Amino acid sequence: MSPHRASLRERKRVAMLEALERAAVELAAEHGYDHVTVEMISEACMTSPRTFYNYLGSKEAAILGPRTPFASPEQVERFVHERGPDVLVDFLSMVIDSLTETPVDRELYQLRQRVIYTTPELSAKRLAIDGELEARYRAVIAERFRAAGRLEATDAQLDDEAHMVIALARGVLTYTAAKWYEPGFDRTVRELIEDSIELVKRVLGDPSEPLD
Amino acid sequence: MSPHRASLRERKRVAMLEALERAAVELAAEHGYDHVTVEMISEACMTSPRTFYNYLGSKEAAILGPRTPFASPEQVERFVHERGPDVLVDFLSMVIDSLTETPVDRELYQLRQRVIYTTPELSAKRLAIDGELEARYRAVIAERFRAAGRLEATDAQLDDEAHMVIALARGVLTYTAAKWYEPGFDRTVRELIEDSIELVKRVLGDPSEPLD
DNA sequence: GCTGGTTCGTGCAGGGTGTGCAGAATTGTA
DNA sequence: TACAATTCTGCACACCCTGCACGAACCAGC
Repeated sequence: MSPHRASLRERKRVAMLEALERAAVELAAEHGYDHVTVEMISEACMTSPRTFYNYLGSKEAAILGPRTPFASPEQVERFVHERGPDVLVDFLSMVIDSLTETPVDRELYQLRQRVIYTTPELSAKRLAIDGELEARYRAVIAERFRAAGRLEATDAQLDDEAHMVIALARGVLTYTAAKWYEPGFDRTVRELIEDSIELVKRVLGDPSEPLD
Repeated sequence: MSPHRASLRERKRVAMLEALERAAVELAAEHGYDHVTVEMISEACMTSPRTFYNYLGSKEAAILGPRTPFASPEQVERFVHERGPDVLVDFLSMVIDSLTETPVDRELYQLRQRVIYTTPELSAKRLAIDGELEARYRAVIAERFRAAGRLEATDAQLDDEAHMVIALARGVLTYTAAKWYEPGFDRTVRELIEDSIELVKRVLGDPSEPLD
């Protein structure tokens, strides 16, 4: 990125940040979130609690790690003006792209997941974060409808429809994420997505079980 | 419920609980959630902070109010063994029934909603609660599939399908709730639900825009 | 290298939430 | 009324988090 090698300051900063996050996650995995204090974490990294707060802001943040990224403005732009045959597929493509952009430390990630999953308070927080992202994406989808010249519908209707797309995408993504982290995973994300879209259609549109 | 009129203790208890919740919500609506302390709330009800905690357990709980109820065992039982043509419709009926069983103080409810909506921390918490309910309902739906003798599918597949139903229901319910609280609401819940199911089908299954 | 300026880590004081405990106050009952 | 059971309350405490100010570490220019 930068022509010069990162300064000592910068390198120390990154190292400390990583150390604190890792210590937080590992301690929580071992003793349970509630039984880990900020003092313990900072002590493990040979620094002061005050510094911990300067870096992470809260105990929660240390465990949850960096916020899941929103699609970049370029990705959003492309999605909005795209004219694929299926909104859901295009939307999922965008989200998956933005999610797989930055590589993750798989081991730490999985440890995080375990801690989060076994701590109601943290599961709660993550659900909330997802919810926020959904709200933002919802606006993006409605924007795409508008860009496509859907003039027969009111803004409210388009927003409702966007909401449905989000709800569907949510199902697909949860399904996909679950599969992705299963032990013997050996397929591409896109295959998984196609599968789960099929699943949605089956749930909803199975012609052998018509509505009413 | 009980043959005798509630005792003085019981009546005072209920009165205090309501007073504390109302005070919490009203103070938060006026000054903002962060600027209201437990001390303020308890003082407004002429009691001690310690008592507040005995009643509510946390400041959050006071604002959020009673947890949204899960369907009763009987309702769940009925749903599981029902053989309606459409799982989604049956499921939504059950949820709506359980939700509309206990009448709510509409005014306080709306004030709550406003406070929650304008406080990220509280929105987060509510999303989380919804998420928990969804997880439990998901198991119920999978149970129904099993009871219906869906032997061609594995447990995992049924669970995935249940997940999709939840995702869809989520969309429908959000849509419905939004409409329900719009000013000039003059239709039945069931009409709304039918509308939004139509919407889902349109989003997903519009034959004029086939997949691929 | 030395030095001055800047950034960053740290201790301290303090406000807020939430909990265990034990005694005081209130209610139910004989 | 007097006794028993329940509930309220004050107190001490642990923990989370923040503002502030001082001192240490780092960087840049000489």
